Order: sequence, then C-alpha cells, then structure tokens
Amino acid sequence: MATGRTHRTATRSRGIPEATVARLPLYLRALTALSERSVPTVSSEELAAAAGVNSAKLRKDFSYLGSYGTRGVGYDVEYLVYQISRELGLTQDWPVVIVGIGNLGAALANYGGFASRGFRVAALIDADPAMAGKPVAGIPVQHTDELEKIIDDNGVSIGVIATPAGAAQQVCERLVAAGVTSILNFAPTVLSVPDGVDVRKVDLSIELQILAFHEQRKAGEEAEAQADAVLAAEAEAAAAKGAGKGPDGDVPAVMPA
Amino acid sequence: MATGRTHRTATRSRGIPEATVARLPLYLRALTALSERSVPTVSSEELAAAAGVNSAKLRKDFSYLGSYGTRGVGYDVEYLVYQISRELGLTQDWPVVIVGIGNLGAALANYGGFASRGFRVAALIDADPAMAGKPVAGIPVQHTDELEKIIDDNGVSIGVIATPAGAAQQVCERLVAAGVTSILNFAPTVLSVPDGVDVRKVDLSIELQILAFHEQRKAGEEAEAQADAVLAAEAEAAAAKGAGKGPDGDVPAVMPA
DNA sequence: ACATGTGAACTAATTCACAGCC
DNA sequence: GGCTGTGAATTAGTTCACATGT
Repeated sequence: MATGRTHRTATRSRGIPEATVARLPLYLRALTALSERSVPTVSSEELAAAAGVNSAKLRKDFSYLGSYGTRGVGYDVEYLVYQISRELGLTQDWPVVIVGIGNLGAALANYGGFASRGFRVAALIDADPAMAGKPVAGIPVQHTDELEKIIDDNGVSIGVIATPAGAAQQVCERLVAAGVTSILNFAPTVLSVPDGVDVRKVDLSIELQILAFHEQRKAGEEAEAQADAVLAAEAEAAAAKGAGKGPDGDVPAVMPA
Repeated sequence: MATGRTHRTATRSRGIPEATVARLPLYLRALTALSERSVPTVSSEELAAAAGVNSAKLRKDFSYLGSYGTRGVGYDVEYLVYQISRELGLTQDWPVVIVGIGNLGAALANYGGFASRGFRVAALIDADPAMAGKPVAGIPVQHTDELEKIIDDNGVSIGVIATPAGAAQQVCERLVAAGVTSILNFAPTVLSVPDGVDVRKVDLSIELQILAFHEQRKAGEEAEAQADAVLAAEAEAAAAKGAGKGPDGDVPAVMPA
C-alpha cells in the first residue's frame, strides 16, 4: 500500500524515516534555545550534544531534509529552525481540542508548551454538564454534545483525548467521524481507528513499567549468582504451577491501569 | 561496555529486546482485562488484536520470555499475567516520588494508574514553601529541602520530574545523587545523567509536532501538484534568505516548549 | 485440526568511516 | 583543518511461513 507516487519534483524525496521525524522536535528545541542566545551557527557535534543524540545520527537525520549545512562550518541556526519548523508543519496554525477536562485535561490545557509552536487550544470538551461554561485556562468548557459542531466550525484536525479509559474509544470515534485525523491519546486504552488516522499514545503507566523492568535488572545485576539460583527455582515452581493451574492466591492481582 | 556475562543459568537468556519490553505492559493490560472477565485462555490472534499488534509479533515477543503457551490451545490468561508481571518487576513494590507539584504533578499524583500495579506514590516534593504541608491526592507536599532524606528513608529508586524545564536538570542531579536510578521526565528538556541511570521522557509538545508532521503530509497529498510547485518556490526563496541571514519577520518565532 | 514457537527473510535504524567541500 | 553529507557495514526489529507439539 501507499506505493505509487512517482515523485514529481526534486523538492525533497519521499519518506523521511519515522525515527527521524520523532527527533526533529528535539533538534528544533535545542536550536530554538541557541537562537535565543543569538548563537549564529552550530556544529553537528554541539547540536547533537544539546539534543542528547550522537552527531552521526543527527547528520544523517538532516540529510533526509536536504543539505542545509556548510562543510567546515556547521549549520546556520536561524535557517535550520525555519527549515525544521516548515518540515514539521509548524509554520501553520493547528487548532486542537482537548476532550476530557479532569485533572489531566486541565493540566494539559494549562500547559504552556501547547500555545506556542503553532498549536492553539481551540476548545475544551467534557461530558459533565456541570463543567459546561466553567473556564479552564481561560477557555470555557463545552459539553460533549457540541463536539461535532466545534470540530467543524474550527477546522480541527488534531484531537487530544484525556478522558477515562472507558470513554476513550467512543470519543475517538466521534472525533474521527467529525473529521479529526490525528489523535493524541492519554487514556490507557488501545484505540482502533480507520486507515488514514494517526494515533499517538502517551501512557504514564507503561513508561513506569518499562522503568521498573530495567530497575529490576539493575538490582539483579548486583545480587547476581544467588539471585539467579533463586529465580531458576522460582521459575521451575511457577512452571509446575502453571501447568497444573495452581491456586491464584500466589498470583498477584494486578489491577488495570 | 556491558558485555561480559557468560549467562550462568539457562533461566532465560540475556537481552529481551527493548521493543519487546515496551510492549509487555500493553499485553499485560489486555490480559488483565481478560482476567477480569474470567476468560481462561486466549490465542495469540485474539490477544494481539486486543493489544493492537499483529500476532506474529506477539508470539515472537513471548518467545523471549519462554514457552508459556500451549500449542493448539493458546495462553493461560492468569499464568501469563503472572509471568509478565514478574518479568516487568511488578511483583514488587516500587515507591515513587513526584517532584514538581504544579498542574501536571498534581494530575499525576491523582492519576489512578499510579497506585495500582506495584507503584506507590511515596512522596510529593515541590520547591514552593507555600505548598509544603498542603495535601494533594491525600499526600502532603514536602519541600525540596527534604528530597535527599525522602529518597533515602523510602528507598526510592524511581523519580518523576514534573517541574518547569529550567529546574529539571538540577532536580535530576539531586535525585540521582540521592540514589534514584530511573527517571520519568515530563519536563521539556533533555536530561543528562550518568551511566546506569535510565531516563524516559514524556513530552506533549513533541508528540503534537509529530502528529502535525503527518497531518501536513495528508493535506499535501490532496493538494499535490500545485502545492509541490508552491513549496519548491518557497524553498528557493527560503534558501536565498537563509544564506543572506534575512529579516526574522518571516521566520516564525518558535518558542521553546 | 489447530495454534504455538522459531529459523529465515526482510525491512528499518544506527553507526562507521571517509570522500567532498568550504 | 575542520565539518558536512553519505555510501557501506552493522545492528535491531518485523514479518513470513512452517515444523512442532498437543
């Protein structure tokens, strides 16, 4: 799928790798900081350090955008800021709606990083009628009933879901039906969407679990030999139990997040 | 670095791929939901659908943990929940501190998914003396002065940074110095940490920018030919300006998030 | 019959290392 | 001399397809 496209101009070829796209905002932030300090140029080495990546990766990333540097010198900060902004689509205004104005939704609405960089909170939407009209971050909350109208009136194509998990899929479907094609999901659920709709998820619980995994690793590294023996025994016991469908008193009741 | 380790037991080999680790929480969530509905077994196909991945990937992922399924049948839900929980280190208790109790920090403290799954908010820390003693999510906020003592007293190894960007690196250093080895960073900054410390970042602004990139792509796909011409012209103009360090009226003033 | 577990094939991403240009 | 830009080499991750075991 999505082949075709006999690249028509030499503007810039097809397909910037996804991994590269994900790093562009990082570079942009570092460059913006340099720009504010009026630094005129920067080398791949310096910029890479500021962005927390290695310089080969950065140069390769930039090579997908074009040849924007000068050999022997480095990159012009202002120019790169502009090019990356344009590549990311930040030279235009993106109206965004936030659905679910609980603790998290309110925090997001108040988050400064939102307003800057071309994103504008066009509306806050919540299912609770008691919230309707109440201003959060200076914006009056509107009721879910208005969702379709809000999307349409404001030409919103990006939606943020900050509802409880149970409501997320339904909200998602309404957003998509109303014309939203990009969703940032903070609810701890897998959203299913039709082709052509992008979803990105931000999930606190998952991040913590990944950290816990590595943390456990570290602890194990210290203990080493003795722990290894213990774990082996444990694994065997567990395997035996698993096969026989043992009592669940042992199995920790892990709650859904 | 980090080579060595002549795997001592056959318990389970070294190195579960990072991509797999990142999906385990997803599987766990789907399994937990099944467990609550008292579903006894599940096939890779079904579970993969629930987790939003394809079944080959899921089976491969599980193969790194061991052979926990039954051919011709599927996976025992309870047993898998236990195995994945154990692998992720969720069978133990992880005390966590949240530093920076603003809008976001408070939202995180209130977030339910935290308390479950082995994570426990051990303390809330803020630099504002006026916050000290005030309860948030039922936990009294403590002043930053106490940071080291809190980490030490509670044996905290995971810290969450929800401070403004400017304070994040400093907070990070204090956490690390006090013994924290895993950090979840919500501040829009690159943290630099010594080897052996894990950092994961959650960055609203970056996620939105990635969505904007794809969104712009979609729009461009419709416009196609005419847009291509325009962009080419634009690029040329920009190139000319960039070389000559043009007036910044044209360059969008992109703010740091 | 059926669904897992896994080598093998493939695709994506990273890193190396150096030619090319200022 | 120094730093970019990029092919080539390497490593990581995904998907295929089928042998294997129940």
